[in-house]
Amino acid sequence: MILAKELIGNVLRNHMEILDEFPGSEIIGKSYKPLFPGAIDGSGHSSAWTIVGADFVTTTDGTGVVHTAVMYGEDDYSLGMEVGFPAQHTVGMDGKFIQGTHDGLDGKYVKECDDLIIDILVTQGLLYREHSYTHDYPHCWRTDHPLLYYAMDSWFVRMTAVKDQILQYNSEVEWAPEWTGTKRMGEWLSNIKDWAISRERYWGTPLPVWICKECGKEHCIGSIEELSEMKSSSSEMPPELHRPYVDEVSLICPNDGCDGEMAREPYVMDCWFDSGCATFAQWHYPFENSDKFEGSFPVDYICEAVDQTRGWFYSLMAVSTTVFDSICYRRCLSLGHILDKDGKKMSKSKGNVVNPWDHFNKEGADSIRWYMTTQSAPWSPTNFDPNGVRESYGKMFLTLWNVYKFHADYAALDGFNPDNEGSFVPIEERSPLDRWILSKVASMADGYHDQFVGWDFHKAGRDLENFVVNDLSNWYVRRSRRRLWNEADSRDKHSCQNTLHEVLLVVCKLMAPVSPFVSDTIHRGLVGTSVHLADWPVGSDLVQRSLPPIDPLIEIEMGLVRSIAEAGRRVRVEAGRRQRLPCRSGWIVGGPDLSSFHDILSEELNVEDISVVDELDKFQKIEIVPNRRALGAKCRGDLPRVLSELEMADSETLLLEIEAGIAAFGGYEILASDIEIKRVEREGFAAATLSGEYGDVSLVLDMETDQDLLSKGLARDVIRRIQAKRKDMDLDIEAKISLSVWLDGAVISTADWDRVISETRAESSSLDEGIAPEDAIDFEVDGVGVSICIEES
RNA sequence: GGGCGUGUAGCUUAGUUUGGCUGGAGCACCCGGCUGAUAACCGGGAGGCCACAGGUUCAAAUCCUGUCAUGCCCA
Repeated sequence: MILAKELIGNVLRNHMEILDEFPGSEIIGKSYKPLFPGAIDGSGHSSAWTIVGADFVTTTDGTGVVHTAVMYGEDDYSLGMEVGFPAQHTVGMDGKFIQGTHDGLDGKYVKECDDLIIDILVTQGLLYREHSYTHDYPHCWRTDHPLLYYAMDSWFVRMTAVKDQILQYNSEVEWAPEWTGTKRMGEWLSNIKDWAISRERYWGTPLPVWICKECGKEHCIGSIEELSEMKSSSSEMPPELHRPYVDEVSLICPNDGCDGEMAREPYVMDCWFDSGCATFAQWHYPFENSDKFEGSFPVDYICEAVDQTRGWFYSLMAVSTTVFDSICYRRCLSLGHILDKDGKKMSKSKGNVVNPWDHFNKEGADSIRWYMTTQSAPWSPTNFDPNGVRESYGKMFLTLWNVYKFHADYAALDGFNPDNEGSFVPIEERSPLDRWILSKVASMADGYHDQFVGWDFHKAGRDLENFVVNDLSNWYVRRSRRRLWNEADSRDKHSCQNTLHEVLLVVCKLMAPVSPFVSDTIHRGLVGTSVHLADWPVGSDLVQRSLPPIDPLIEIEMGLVRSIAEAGRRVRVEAGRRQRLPCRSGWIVGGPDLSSFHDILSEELNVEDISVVDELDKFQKIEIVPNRRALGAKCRGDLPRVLSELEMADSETLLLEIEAGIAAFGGYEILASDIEIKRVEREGFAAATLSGEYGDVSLVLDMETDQDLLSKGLARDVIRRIQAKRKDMDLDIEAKISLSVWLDGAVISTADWDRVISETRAESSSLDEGIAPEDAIDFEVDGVGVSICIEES
């Protein structure tokens, strides 16, 4: 018995005596007695039944000695061809052993012969041990039936002959992501194999090759015309060029001195060959439409999922390389797959598929498209989250639709016409709020365009969504509501309507390629034409840019205003001062001039008076924090020590030392570039500091309270309660009410009471008249008991 | 078995190319606020061994090696 030394322990059951040890190479070339003599005709094959070496034999399992089956496995076949083993079948196409293989096996289906073969070997004393192995086995993807490897004659395209060219063309394609081209495709092409293009099928493009029965000449037919010229007189022209008709056509051999009959090879072609011909086959080139083909080849862009790397991406490239000696597509995007919520492949048999109609019907096709686009990078595998579609719908589409409805409803009410020159307000004459949103939409559009060019569709979409939800709806429209409530014609209202109209148009045009339906509906509503016929607003070589002017300063200023408004709410929460109770004063320290936004800030912060002051030290102190990147480069291994010394140092003193150029820690000079200065509030101040491109800006609020402020705060709470009740009663916005209010322990100023009446559309009103009825709304604010009754009048 | 991806909070993700401030968002959750403001909004909170294990470095989600899981292609 001969076996690999490393496997002795795995294979041998009993104690054995080792007679000899030698390298495997010593037995190469030795012959042996076959297990099934007669199954193969070894005559003329000197290598038959001899031992050869092969690199695919391992010592991880088995015995280190492998019996090969030349016709039933790729490794086996290549080895057999290399060393000259006889290449003969022992199994027929029906999966049964061929007559003459062995008396006990002839005619039997191979998958049912395992026990039989074992019995035969045992009977002849050729089996040492029987053992079960678990291993992968190929099965039909449709029927799940076990398959047999089977060496068959095939037609090949000699791709190995154009390896250098195809590698060159691959490198000329702009791949997204880049590694699909360089790694996945590139690595594979560098080991390119010849392409087996023939298939033994009925449906498919017939292989147009005829072979002469007399002289063996092979001829490939290139057109109907050629077929017609070469066909034998007994053959009819086929009604169309598929099986079975073409099978019946015979040709006359064109070889000199031979006029034999040629018969078609019975194969059809790999359907991936058809796919690779898409660029010219779609135009029926080269038989017609040369102009169309030449005008569109190579194509600008193709896109498929990652599994098509060896599919369509390859077949196109293989055909264009061999036929046109050219690239076929300039850019190629390879998408990641959409997986189920657990990251598993969706499969009908597993039942983890998503039915798109569930979402089409619920959230709409646009929401799904938007979700798919914005969820992740196009090449990333993505776990499908039904809730994400809902989110896209709720956030992006409902918000956008409500912005549009807000504009459209008032536009209809006011008879707004975007083309009316009388109501048009030039951009430079519009309010800062208008100029801000117009600048913002233009900046966003530029970024959106650039992200698209760089394949980052997901980032582009997220930016657009953020613009619609936060900038347009949550700030511009919220800040503009009162402007449009104004029933009288005003220049400010026209500014707002023009602005909303223009911004919505840009948004529609940008999102149209991703979500074509809602954008088209809104666009048609705004100007009466389809968004898909509109020019790209960012412009190109072909169309003009049509975006409003960008004003970087106003974007920075408004960004700061919004940050200050948010900081104000934070300050109030920390100081325990409710939002509706106004503050007498607010101070802004540092930053750019925001005077044109003081009206907005005053409302947002609920502060009577905003002023700008220079003096900061009353409210704040400085704090020095290290710039680790700069210090790390300088101090290297000493960094931890320097950091701890810096942390213990007094910030004010250290800053003076740095300014004087004498600051040092752990032997290192500390420069201004090594640190950052932050401002933090001193204890006991209701203030907040923001850091940004405008430097440090602080907001301080006056926490004092007086009778006037309490009256105003009270009025606001009363208004709020009445409005909530109106909404609760489902009253029309225009509806009038009769209002009665009772206050216990406070007075409200005449001006504030008048404000309550006008804000709540109270036609008749009473304050502290008689006793509040049982069913009144009762609540308490700043220690004051309030009762309210309202009725629709 | 080989090649190429992916792995960050309960969920979906940013950050990884080029190492450096307390790993940033949205959904869901908790507390508070605001609203004739929509499935909306604002402030705060809780929730992260950045898949795991080593290594390089003053410093690693990020660079290197290995492992695991998962997906695609090939065998």
